[in-house]
Amino acid sequence: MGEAAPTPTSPPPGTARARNRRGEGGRLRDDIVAAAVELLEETGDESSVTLRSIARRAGVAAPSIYRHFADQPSIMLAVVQQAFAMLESELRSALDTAGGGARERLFAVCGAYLGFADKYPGRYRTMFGGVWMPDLGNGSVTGSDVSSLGSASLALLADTLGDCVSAGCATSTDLTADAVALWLGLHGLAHQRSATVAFPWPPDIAERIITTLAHLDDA
Amino acid sequence: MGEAAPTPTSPPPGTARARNRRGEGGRLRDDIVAAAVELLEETGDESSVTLRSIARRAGVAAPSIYRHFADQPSIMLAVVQQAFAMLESELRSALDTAGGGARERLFAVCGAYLGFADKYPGRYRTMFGGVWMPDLGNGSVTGSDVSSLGSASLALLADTLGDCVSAGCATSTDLTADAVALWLGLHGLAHQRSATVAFPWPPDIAERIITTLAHLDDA
DNA sequence: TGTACATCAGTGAACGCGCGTTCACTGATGTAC
DNA sequence: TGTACATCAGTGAACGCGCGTTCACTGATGTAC
Repeated sequence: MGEAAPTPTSPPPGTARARNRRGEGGRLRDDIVAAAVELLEETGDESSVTLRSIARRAGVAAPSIYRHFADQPSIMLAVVQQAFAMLESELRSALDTAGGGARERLFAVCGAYLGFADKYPGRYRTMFGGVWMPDLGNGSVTGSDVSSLGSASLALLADTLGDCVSAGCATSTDLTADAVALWLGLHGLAHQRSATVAFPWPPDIAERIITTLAHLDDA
Repeated sequence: MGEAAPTPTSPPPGTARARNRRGEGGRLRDDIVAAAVELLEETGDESSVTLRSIARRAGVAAPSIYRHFADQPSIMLAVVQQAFAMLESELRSALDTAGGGARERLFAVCGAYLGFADKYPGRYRTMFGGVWMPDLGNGSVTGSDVSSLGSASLALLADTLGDCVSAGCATSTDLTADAVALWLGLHGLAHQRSATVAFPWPPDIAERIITTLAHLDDA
């Protein structure tokens, strides 16, 4: 009495995990990635997403991770791949729900891009921070895993910009280069917003960047 | 013979340091910052710039650092402050050596900005990566150390853009907002170049971004 | 239907390492008398 | 000019910690006969 009886077998921070059934071991893989994402977004700091902290969050012993990932960088690669897939999906669904005007569709895609970075700043910085790339060549993460990561989203942006040009509401002499320039402007804003605590952003900064870099006609 | 005689007292990686004289202990402070910068640029990875690795590189015992810095984040703050001062100085000297035309001067400043990020990618990413900011409030690094860090360089860019408007070679309805937009475009390109290994950049991407975001007249 | 066995998912203990930080110290250098 | 002393710059050993990784293992689950 007086002291609470300790329960030494229950994992203190995370929830206890029910063991998966025979053919379903792969579920832990998804839980590991989800745990890594949680830690990344909560702390905002990549260096606190360690193999052991992931295991704790997933409610699992640290060695269990090795059944599913070769090492810690492989987990981060999975996080980044998933995040790029999410980004592409969000851009695509923004396009799908946008109105028919080319200009509106371009704003919808750009807005979805900026919204993604706002919602998931930890992942956004990790996707483009390059911090997880130096391990290339060392181990299990190869260059080909990485090289094509953002290209689908960039192509989607380029297509939408191309529709504006076709519709006559934007001008471009080099669609690829202008799409890259537009993306870089979005990226500059998205990245800086995801990295700094406070900055006196002009209220119309996003529209200003999009309108200018897309060479949109003044409406 | 056969085996080289070990020299156990000499520091293996860094050079042995001569001890400073009485009033000159402050020199070590500069050496510590320089060692941190070297490690940052060589590894490209902030997490390998540890207090102990800095001490090794500076040729000094780890506790010696505490004579000059309260903790490791304080060293990174000094690195970042020095880097922002360097950036401002490079922008300013680019302006000083540029020709008299407003347009040329704007391109000189923007080119110097991009050149800085190319020359010092590790520092550039650290300056804007925000990774060293979560420690705010914890310890010795305060918000006021940080908040005004890039403002001088941004003001310099805004002034140069303003000169273009005054000279009639650029248009702007809101100079502050347009300067921020131009900076964000530069930052997007600079950051992405400093972070990715290879990307198929359009060759004229820098000119394209600058010309567009500065609303320069076609020459 | 029962039973032996292989497989599968995950564990517990242990390792060596580098880290940040502390403590009492050393020994050279300048200063007061 | 000499000497005791305070100061200053930096050290060496040690601490506890969390990390990534290894190893042999456990015990539930499905399968073959």
